[in-house]
Amino acid sequence: MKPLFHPSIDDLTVEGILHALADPVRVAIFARLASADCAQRCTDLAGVVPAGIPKSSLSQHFKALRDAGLIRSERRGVEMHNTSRCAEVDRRFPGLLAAIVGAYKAQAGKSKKSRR
Amino acid sequence: MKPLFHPSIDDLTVEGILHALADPVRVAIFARLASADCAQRCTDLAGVVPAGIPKSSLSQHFKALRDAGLIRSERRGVEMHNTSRCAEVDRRFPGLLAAIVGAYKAQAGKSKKSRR
DNA sequence: TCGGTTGTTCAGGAGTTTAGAACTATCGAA
DNA sequence: TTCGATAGTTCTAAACTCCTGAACAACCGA
Repeated sequence: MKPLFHPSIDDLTVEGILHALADPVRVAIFARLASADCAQRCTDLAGVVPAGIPKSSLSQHFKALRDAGLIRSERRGVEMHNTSRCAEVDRRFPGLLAAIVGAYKAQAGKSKKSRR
Repeated sequence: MKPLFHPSIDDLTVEGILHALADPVRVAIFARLASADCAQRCTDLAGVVPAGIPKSSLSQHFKALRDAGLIRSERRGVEMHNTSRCAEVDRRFPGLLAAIVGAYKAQAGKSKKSRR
């Protein structure tokens, strides 16, 4: 099985990050990871996305987040340990991730309020 | 010719905005528009993107920005007057646009410095 | 009315994304 | 050691999106 690729922080691009986060499933995963205080397995994170998404798709989403430099994944035996690279990315592009995650929260909050 | 469609601010989505701005050509156009103090024609804005992009593609990029709610376009005779919807979007998602445009600037600045 | 300018639409090919099926890798139990 | 279960990945074909050249529409001035 191929080793996992993680780009260096200097190779990150804003377009890559935006593209990765321009998907509700991926931000949901990333937001959870960013607020978690310990590494999360893929199956744990599958809980935060709408049910019914096949695991092959989830695997691709994780790869997309990895390639964008947003998360770091480590194989530990049969499972995967994922952590966010928030701090690193924030050093390179200060405030970007917070603004995006914040905007998604604002959007979710609004639709929740108007739903009833 | 079809009338131009502009979504209401309440219909904007973060994923739509990120997708629209996850493209160097489109942010370049948007950034210029956001910092301009008067409406810009499409051909004026064509100056800020790398030369050689066909006008059909530019037209699509403008449409993408319009559909995402980031710009407003008005036909004035034979030309088009574009303005950014920055203020409106910012009211809905405070700080988002500034963070994205800022990050692109940081990226451009860095590559310029390391280029020589 | 004609020619030039500005931008849109259409249609195709190229590229990307999705998801089911088959696969690899690891662990624990028998 | 072998087997079965678990956790993710890879493959592949269909669906979808994006890009762009060519044709088009709208307007203006001569």
